[in-house]
Amino acid sequence: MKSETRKNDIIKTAAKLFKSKGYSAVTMRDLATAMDMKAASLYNHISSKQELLKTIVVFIAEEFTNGMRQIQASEKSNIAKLKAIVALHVEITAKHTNGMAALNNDWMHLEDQLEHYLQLRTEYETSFLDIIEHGIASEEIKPSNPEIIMFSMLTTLRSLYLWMPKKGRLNSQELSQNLSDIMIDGIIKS
Amino acid sequence: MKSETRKNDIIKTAAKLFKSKGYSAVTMRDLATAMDMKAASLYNHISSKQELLKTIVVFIAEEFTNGMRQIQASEKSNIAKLKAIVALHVEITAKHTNGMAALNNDWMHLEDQLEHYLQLRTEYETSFLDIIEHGIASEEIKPSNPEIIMFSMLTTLRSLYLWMPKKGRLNSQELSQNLSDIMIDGIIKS
DNA sequence: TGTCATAACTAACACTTGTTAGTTTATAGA
DNA sequence: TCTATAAACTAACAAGTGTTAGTTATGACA
Repeated sequence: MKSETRKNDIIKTAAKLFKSKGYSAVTMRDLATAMDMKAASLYNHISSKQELLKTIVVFIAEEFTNGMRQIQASEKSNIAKLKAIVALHVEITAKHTNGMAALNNDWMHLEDQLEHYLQLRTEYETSFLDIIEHGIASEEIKPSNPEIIMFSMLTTLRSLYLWMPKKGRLNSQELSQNLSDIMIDGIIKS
Repeated sequence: MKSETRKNDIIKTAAKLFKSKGYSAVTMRDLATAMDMKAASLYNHISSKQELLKTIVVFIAEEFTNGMRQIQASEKSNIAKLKAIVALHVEITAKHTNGMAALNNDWMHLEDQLEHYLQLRTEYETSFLDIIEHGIASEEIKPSNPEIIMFSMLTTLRSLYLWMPKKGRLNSQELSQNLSDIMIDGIIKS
């Protein structure tokens, strides 16, 4: 049986390289060098460069989708749901810091799985927007433009991978709390 | 004299392509096709692919730096300075929507100009953080973690290019106002 | 009309790309 | 010890890369 851990190492290394240069700029020879082997040897473990991207992106995207479904099905208030989304992003980003780069920046290079990815993404954003709109209707949230609220929160959360590595000392719970405070309560001292 | 407008068209088209696929994935033949000519003909107007990236990225980065210097030198309150930063991003993004993609995602492919770019970027972030820290000291801003505040605002502002094209109907002033409201005052109805 | 610059073209270059074929080495179980 | 398998290797391919050289068509102006 081929070693699954070896394949996993390759995927992790690929994710790290994709983060630093982007999918297109990373060559199989780059990846091989980082793994301390020759490019051809990679194909004992994986079937193509595209498979690497697909594995990374689709796996994480599905984790987000599952998390969002749970949140939406829960009985929390809408504000509490937003806080749960923040925690979801912090948690997944902590687990897949490098992979988040590909998810954010290289999804357009997916081939077979592009449509599937876009479907997951649309579902996620629709749910997010839905929670905000319900929050406005129930007067938990100010009657601002819901799309701008979502855009503002989501882009911050999507960029966490760039920034969390530098802040390793903050644990996940503290970071979630801080982010929720800032994004939900604002920064102004009133 | 070679037509500057032709060169400008090429740069604009390059920025559009860079936005959709990233610098590395765009070939000179892609660019030529989009310009309705052959790849070799591009070199009557530009000297290299790298020059395209450099022109796009450095030009916009310098615009940000200049804007930030003006804001910092102004006599506004710190909250007003933050609002001015929001307006700066909205304004520059409206003017260089496609170029913002390269600025955000492809700066690492700069060669000669990488160091210069990083210098501008560091200066910008230092100023941003400085304003937040002064705002906290003067009790305009809640005593939250200033780096998280900057991260949250800056990533939202840097991602505007992805989202503004879909919201063409909002004019710049309205958008700046909405963003400032959400990021500074928060979204919760108290 | 002849001259010259602009801006397009074709053809080709040297190099890099992802990937395949075929081979060798090391290790674990019979 | 023999055998099977995993996992590395060398060598090479066909296609694609950025870029250069040399040529041609167009139009402005003396």
